[in-house]
Formats: sequence, structure tokens, C-alpha cells
Amino acid sequence: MAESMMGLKRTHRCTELSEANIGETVTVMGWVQRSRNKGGIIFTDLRDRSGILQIIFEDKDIGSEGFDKAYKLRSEFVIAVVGRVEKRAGDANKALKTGTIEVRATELRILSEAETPPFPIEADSKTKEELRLKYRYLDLRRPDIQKNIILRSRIVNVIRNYFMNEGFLEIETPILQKSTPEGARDYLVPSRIHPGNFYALPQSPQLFKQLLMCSGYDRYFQVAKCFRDEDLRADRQPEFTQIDLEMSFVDVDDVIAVNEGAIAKVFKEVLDIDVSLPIRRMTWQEAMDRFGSDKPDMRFGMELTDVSDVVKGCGFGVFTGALENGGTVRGINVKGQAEMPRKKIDALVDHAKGCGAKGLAYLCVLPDGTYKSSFAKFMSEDELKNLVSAMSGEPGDLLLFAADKKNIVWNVLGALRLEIAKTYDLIPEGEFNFLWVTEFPLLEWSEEENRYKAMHHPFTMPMDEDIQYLDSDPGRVRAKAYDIVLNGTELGGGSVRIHQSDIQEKMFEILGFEKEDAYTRFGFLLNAFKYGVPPHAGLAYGLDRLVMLMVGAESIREVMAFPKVKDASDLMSEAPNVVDDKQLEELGIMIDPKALQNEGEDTDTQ
RNA sequence: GGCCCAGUGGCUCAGUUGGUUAGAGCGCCGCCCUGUCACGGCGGAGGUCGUCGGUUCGAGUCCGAUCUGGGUCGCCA
Repeated sequence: MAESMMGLKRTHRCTELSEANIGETVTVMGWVQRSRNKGGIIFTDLRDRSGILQIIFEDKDIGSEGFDKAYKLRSEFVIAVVGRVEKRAGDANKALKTGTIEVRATELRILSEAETPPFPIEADSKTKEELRLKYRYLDLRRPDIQKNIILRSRIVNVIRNYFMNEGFLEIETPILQKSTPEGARDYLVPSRIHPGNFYALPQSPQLFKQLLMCSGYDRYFQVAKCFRDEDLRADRQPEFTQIDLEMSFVDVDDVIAVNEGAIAKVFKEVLDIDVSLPIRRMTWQEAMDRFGSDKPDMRFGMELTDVSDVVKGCGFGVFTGALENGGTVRGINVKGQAEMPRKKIDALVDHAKGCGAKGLAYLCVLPDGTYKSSFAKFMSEDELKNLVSAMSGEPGDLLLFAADKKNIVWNVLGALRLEIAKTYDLIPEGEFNFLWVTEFPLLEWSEEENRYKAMHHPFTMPMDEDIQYLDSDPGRVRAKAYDIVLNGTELGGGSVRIHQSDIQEKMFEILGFEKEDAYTRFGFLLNAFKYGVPPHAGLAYGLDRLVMLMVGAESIREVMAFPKVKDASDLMSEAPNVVDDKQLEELGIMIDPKALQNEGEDTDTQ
């Protein structure tokens, strides 16, 4: 039977008590972690978000009625205890912050009884994530996830304070926005008042923060919820949080400088880690050439080597064929893995194929100096020797080569590099390796749509020295865009925005937008620009990813209170769900029965 | 949409080449215990092996489909 806490007021959290409080009468409240009943004496570990405190129950202090109540305590009961803080008579528990004290109970109230939880409420849980997410409210009681959520709160707080001190204003932008398809799929919200019309949930506050610059707010930031209707990953959820900011009258270096300050501050205050500034910068071109990735993990080597010139005219058709088609041949040197079993090499080949390669050529430089290779028979001794030396291959090394179009080769070797590093444990723990990747291409060619698409977004400013190529060779134009990368994860990205209407119109032209079309979609921004727009630039961080890396979690689900699973549903609340016909009617929406056929039982029971 | 991994009592797992009543630890329930803290002792309950179908004299174990969860490619301006 649940009791009231009437007349009681919590005086301390569990671990707010220490030997300094010995002799005081206190009131503590929380959950029963565990109760050890010795017959005539009962020890109960009381848990709250601060940690654990031992309560001791004895007949002589609490009376027989109270003692009987203490007898009934089970895991996860919510209780209130009044008692006196004492130094422990028995051994101290070094594992607890409060291990030298205990509270001798004089009053106990059972505020709530509890069923046995479906999995243990403790740190280092091995429980399947599926179950944890179904009972997320219990999972969130576990100390390790509480630590993540609490740290996240501190991180946001430090960041907020930092930007406030730097003169930024926190301004909210709408969640119900106009859909401007270009990029990720929008989540749409039907309008009741305007049947057949839809709002979109923001993929980011991009256009609104630019408008705020037009309106003179100068420095804006926001902890912004964003939504993207794309497939999930370990570091991608359909709704996530950005630390979003925008600044007026600045260029690339200004944005980078203020953000380096933010990063250094948050790492120092939250983790007591000194980030050495300035953070290293690398152009996109260099990142791709050396690491096959625009977000290179620089905690280990195994860089890519271009051997196109070395294998030119060699006897191996796959290499020469790729070169003839305008492609490239590049390789990585896996030190000391020449004797990798064939099965594992095959697995790497499969992995490469999964990344778009047609195949993967390998050459093992065996310890005795001889070669074992998938293509040696096509090449002369000299050709092989030159290739090995170009790769700095020494006895014991495994050389892997991809030959294809540049993009594919980068992609394949970049992915293999990561895969191999993970498999063979080449990545040092506990290191935070930051990198700015700069000078991204402004545009990328879309084979599908047979047109250029903006790599960042259509408002990204070209680099001054490349503006001249906008007409003649748009593909070579670099942008004033930058990403901040941490340990191979894209933490955030941004750009200087276009504020000149002639460049903006040119940009739309290149992207294949009719002027009218551009106005239909972005007219409110383009119109705003007519009335005086300052040069401006900004950046947005993926807060979830930042927290994930700071706490050392494997997935952003570990740092979000209520994440969704891979198919974007919520196992706990069972969203999304079928809604009443009446609701649909009001919105003027009819469901296509064909869409339901693929959807399984939960929708066709309606 | 493709590929890969996993699914055995409440939890985490083990189950040999398919072969008698499917095991363990933890948890849970009962009794005992006044200094425990992964408390201890004694006793007990609890699963037909995600689901469906197939092969077989016989399947947790083999085959097919399917569901659920995870990873990844595509996708993510």
C-alpha cells in the first residue's frame, strides 16, 4: 500500500551526504536498489540520480511496525526514510561515494511498491537493446545512461553560456515550416485549415537563421530540434538536435575561431581535456586523396597512395582499363598483415564490393620477400617491384588496390581503411582528434538527375578565386564550406552564405532551377535579400554525435532519452500509429489501400 | 531496397556430428540469519528453444519463408 509523503521533505540526495553530516537527522527518498536482510538487521541500498546510500533498519530504532515494513522492501520500491547519519560500525564500502556512512532509519514510508523489473537496473547492462527501449523509463534509471543524459545537459549548458558570452542571441525558429524539397526527405504535417496543404518539420533552421541575419540580429544560436525522413544509422535518428549558429559580417576564419573556442571550452569544462588550438585544417581534396573520406579518422595511418602512374601500361587489364576510362588506381598498405588468411582477404574483397568496387586486388609481400597476389601473374617482376616500392611495401605487408573512377576508389579504400583498423585494433582509445575539413567542392554531379547538385546547400558561397569558373567549369569551383570532424565523425558543418543576388541567381541557374521555381521555394529569403543583407556565415553541430563521442558511446541512442529504432518507430510508445478515420477526415486525407498492403498487421487491423 | 549478424526460463548465456525428462549463473518465491554491501544457508517455482512450414523414425540443432532487433551500402542538400 502506497503511503503519502505528507509532512516529509527531502533534505538531501543520496550522495550529497558525507561524514560531515554525521549526527544530523535527514530525510532521503529514492528507489530501493537492493535490500540485504540479515534477520534482525536490514541493510538497504537507496538509489537516486546522485548514487547510492546505505540505510540501516533495526527494530530498536524504528519500532516493530517499521521493521516489519522494512522486511517487505523489494527492488525498485520508492521509499522515504528519516534517520540519523552515522559512521558505519562495520567495514566501509570503498566502491561507494557514501561508503563510510549510513543512515539509521527512524521512519520508513513506502511511497510506491514495484513489480520486479524485466531486466536489472544496474550499470554495464548486457540486456538486449530491444528490451531496454521497450522499457526505456526503466533503462533510463540505470546509472550509466543517467550519466550520459546528465552529461548531455551539462554540455548544452556550457555551450549555451559560451555563446551567450560571445554575444549570441538564442532565438527560436518555427517547427512548422514550408517544405522546400532539396536534400533529405521532409516529415510532412497536414494542415487542417488548408486541406491538401502541408507544413514540413525543419531539416535545419537554415533559412530562418539567414533571415535573422537579414533582420540584424548579428549573432544567433539555438539548440534546435531537426527532422529528416531518411533511413537510420548508429549516428542518425529521424529527430535529432543541432547546436545551430549564424554570424553576420564574418568570413570563414571568424566562424572557425569562435567555434574552436566553444569546443575547447566544452571539453575543458565537461571532461577536463585540453583541446590544443588552433585545430588542424585540411582541404577536402587532401582529405580525399590521403584518407578517401571527407571526414577522415586521423587517429591512425594507413593512408591511400596513388599508383596510377606506376601501373600505367602494366600487364594487368583491370588497372590499365580503369586508367583508360579516366579512373585511378590507388592502394593502402596494411602493415604486417601479409599472412592474413585467404578467408579474411575474401571478406575484405566482399566489403569492398559492398562499397561499390568491382573487385579488390591484393598483393602480400611475404616475410621471405616473395609475393602472393591476385594479379602478379599479369605483371612483370619489375612492374611488381616498382608497385611494391611505390607503396613502401616491406616484407610482411599486405597491399590492397582499388581501380575505378576516383569517387569509387576513395570510397572503397576509405571504408577498407576503417574496417581494417577496427578489426585489428589500430585505433587508440581515449584520444580526441579534431580536424577542420575546408574548401569542399561547391557542387557535385548527380548521375541520376543529370545535373549538378549543391554539395552543402544552394546558399553556399563559392571561394572568391573560383567564382570565375562558375560558368566555364562549375565542377572545379570550391566553396567556403567547412566541416568539423572528430575521430572520423562529422560533428558539424557550415559555410559562408551567398549574399549577392547575382551570384545566388547564377547558383540557381547551375542547379537547374528556373527563376520562378527558385522564388516559389525560397522567395521569402530571396526577397529579404533585396532589402539589405549583411555578409553572413554559420555552422551547426550534431549535438547527439558530440555527446556520443564525449561519453564514449557507440550510438547516439545512448545519449538520447527516448530514441527510435531502425524503422523509425518508438518501441515504448509504439509511435507511429494508425489514427481515427475522423482525424483523417478533418484533414481531408485518404489512405491508399495499396500503401497498407506492405505495412503488416498494425495498420490493417484498423 | 540490397548485404551481414542475432533471437533458447524474468535477464545473460551454454547446448557436442539431429537422438532418452533442454542446462548454468543471476533474478524471483518461501524459510533461517543483528554488520551486510555481488551478503550467506536451506528449499522451490519457472522455458518446448521468435513464428510458420518442410526434411527425418526423431530437430533447439538441417532447409525455406517470415517477424523482431542491430550493423552497413544505397539514401542522408
